Amino acid sequence: MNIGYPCINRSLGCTASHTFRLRSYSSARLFETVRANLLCLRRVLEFNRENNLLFFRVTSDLVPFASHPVCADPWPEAFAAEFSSLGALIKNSTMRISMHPDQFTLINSPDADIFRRSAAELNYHALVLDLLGLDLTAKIQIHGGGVYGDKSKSLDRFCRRFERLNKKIRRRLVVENDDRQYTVADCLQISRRTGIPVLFDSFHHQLNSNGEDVAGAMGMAAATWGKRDGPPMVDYSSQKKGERSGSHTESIDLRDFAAFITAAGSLDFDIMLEIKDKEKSALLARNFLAKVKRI
DNA sequence: AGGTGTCAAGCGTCC
DNA sequence: GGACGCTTGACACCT
Repeated sequence: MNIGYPCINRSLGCTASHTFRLRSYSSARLFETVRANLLCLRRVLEFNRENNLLFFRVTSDLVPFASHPVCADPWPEAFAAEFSSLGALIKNSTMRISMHPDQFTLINSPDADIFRRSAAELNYHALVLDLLGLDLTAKIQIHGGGVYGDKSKSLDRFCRRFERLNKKIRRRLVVENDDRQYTVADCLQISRRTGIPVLFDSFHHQLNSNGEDVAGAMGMAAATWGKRDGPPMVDYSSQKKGERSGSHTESIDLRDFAAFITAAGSLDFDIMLEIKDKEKSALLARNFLAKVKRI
């Protein structure tokens, strides 16, 4: 089992998600920003390797405006060597990578233009993973999308639109249950019809499910991951006390985490901790799992 | 230097 | 029909 955290490391004093305003776009600004982001990404990956945190989500902001029409600059060529070198670092340390486009990426929108923009955004994500030279265990996770007043029709549209995506996207795409609309059962339907794996999100399942227990839902999601996809990926978080339902906890609640690990039983998976203090909680989780001999 | 309004993108919910 | 939240985090302009 690998432990991971998303996008940002809070103890290094750099971030790989520097961006700028659209109106400040220039080739120079783009290259300067991407260069700085990749330098920071290297530091974060080195930190992860040294601390045995072998699962990491790369930020979608690595290349600002990458899928926007304004960006005609040849960043993939300009940074090919740097990407390849980062990829070697990842592979040599047996690290696993995921990416998670934000809520604007919706392949099931009835609006053809939103689909077109979403496909462009997914192309960018697949390109980053390809430039890193990673195998198909590196995944891109998205949600089911909007319901648009009819979930079954919208779920159909997801599956039809999926077929129109580039193969480089299709082979890396996984679908994750969300906290309000598409449950694990909905995602399993998508999986049956498209062949893509289901990424189980424990916190979303708590908030939005069809009543399945954690072990059952997780087991069904895990069964959708093929050999070439690698071990199932799982997102974990817990409720921030005294906040609106669905808001992520500031720091890991080890009692809740222990209960989750127990519920998961003997299943093998990689776990992403969606917790605000990032690597700090990931280190606590790593220590806990070392004690109970799961890693 | 520090404070704060705003940012490419969309959905659903609440008012 | 408009504001708001969503892992908001980070920029960019203001004082």
